Amino acid sequence: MDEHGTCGQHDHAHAHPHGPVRTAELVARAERLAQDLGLQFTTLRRRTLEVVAEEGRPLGAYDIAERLSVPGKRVAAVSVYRALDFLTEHGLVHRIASRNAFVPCEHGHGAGESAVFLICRSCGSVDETISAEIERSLDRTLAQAGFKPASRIVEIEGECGACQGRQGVE
Amino acid sequence: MDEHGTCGQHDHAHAHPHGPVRTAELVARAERLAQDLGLQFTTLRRRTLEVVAEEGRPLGAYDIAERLSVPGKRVAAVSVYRALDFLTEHGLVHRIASRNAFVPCEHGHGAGESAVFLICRSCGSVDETISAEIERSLDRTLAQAGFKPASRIVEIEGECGACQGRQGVE
DNA sequence: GCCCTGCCTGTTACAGTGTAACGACCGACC
DNA sequence: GGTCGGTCGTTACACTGTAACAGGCAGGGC
Repeated sequence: MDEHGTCGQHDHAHAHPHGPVRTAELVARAERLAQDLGLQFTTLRRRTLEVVAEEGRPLGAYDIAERLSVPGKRVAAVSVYRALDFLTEHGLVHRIASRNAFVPCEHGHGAGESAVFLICRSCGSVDETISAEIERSLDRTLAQAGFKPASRIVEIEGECGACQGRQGVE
Repeated sequence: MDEHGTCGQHDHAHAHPHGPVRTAELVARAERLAQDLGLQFTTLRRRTLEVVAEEGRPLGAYDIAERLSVPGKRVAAVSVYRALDFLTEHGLVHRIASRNAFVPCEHGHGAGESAVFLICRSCGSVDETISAEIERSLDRTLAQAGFKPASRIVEIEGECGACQGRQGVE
C-alpha cells in the first residue's frame, strides 16, 4: 500500500534482474484505479497491460497487437493504440519516445512525477528510476527559463550494469 | 546584417528568446568542422541544415524534403534522412524524439554534452538549454544505478514564457 | 590515361508508426 | 422503449524510417 512514502531513498524496484514486473500486481492496481475513478478496465485493456508487463523489454504497438491476436481473432493495432492511450494516461505503462515502444510502469508513482528510463543498448532492457534530485534541478532550470512543464521525458541510452559485466557479448 | 528585420513581414510564432538561430553561423561551423575532420559538407547537407535552421520550429524529414524540392527536381525523404544522420552525428542539428522532428543546435556545445529541450505545446517552439546541475544529478543517478550512459534525451513539454503571457488564443 | 575505391546521392520498395472517420455494440440512465 | 456516452472493429490513409541496389563523382595508384 504505502508505496509512495517508502520510496524516498534510492530504493527502487528492480524488475529485470529478477524477471518481469509483477503482472498481477499491476493489474490489481489498474482495477483499483478504475474502480476509484469510475473507469472501465476492459478485457482489451487488461490483456494489453498483461502483454506489456510480461515482456522484459519495450514492445511496439504492432508487436502487442500480434501477441493479442489468435488465428480466428485478429486485434488491430488501432485498438491497441487506444488501450495504450488509456494505460499511459493513468500511469500504468510508459511510452519510450526514443523507441516508439511501451513498458510497464515499475513504480506506483503518480502520473505527475517524472521517471528516468535507462535503456540498455545491449540487452534492450529498460529500467525505471526516480530521482528527487533530478526533479529538483529540472524544476529549477524550468523556473529559471520561465517554462511551465506539463510532461517530462528523460531517457538515457547506454549499457546496463549486467551487460557491462559480460562485456564481450555472446 | 540585420537579424531582426528578417522576420518583420510575417507573424510566425517565434520561438527563440534571442531570435532564430543564425543560419550562416551554423553553416560556418559545419564548414569548419568538415574541414577539420576531412568530411564532405555537401550541397544537400548544407541545404538541409539551412532549411532546419531557418524554421522556427521542429521540422519532420518529409517537411524538409518538401522544402528542398522544386518542381523539376524532387528530393526524396531518404536522402534527407541521410543528411540528417550526418548533421545529428556532428551536433549540428538535434532530433526531438517526442516529435520525430529536427531542430538546429542552438549551442556550440560538443556532442558529448546533454541538452534540455523545452517544447511549447502552444506555439510549437523548441528552446534548448544546458544545465550543469541537471547533468550532475543525472550522472550521480546513473553511477548509482551502475549504468554507463551513451546518449541522453531530456525533453520537457509545456508552455513557454511567451505563451503564458498571452494566455488565451490569438 | 585508366582503373579502382570510397563516399554520396537517386530510386524503388517496404516495414513500422500513428490517426481520422464511420459504424456497431453495450451498459447506464431517463 | 429511447437516448447518450464510451468502447471496440474496421477501413483508409498519412507519416516515419530503413534496406538494397544503381549511378556519379573525386582522389589515388598504376
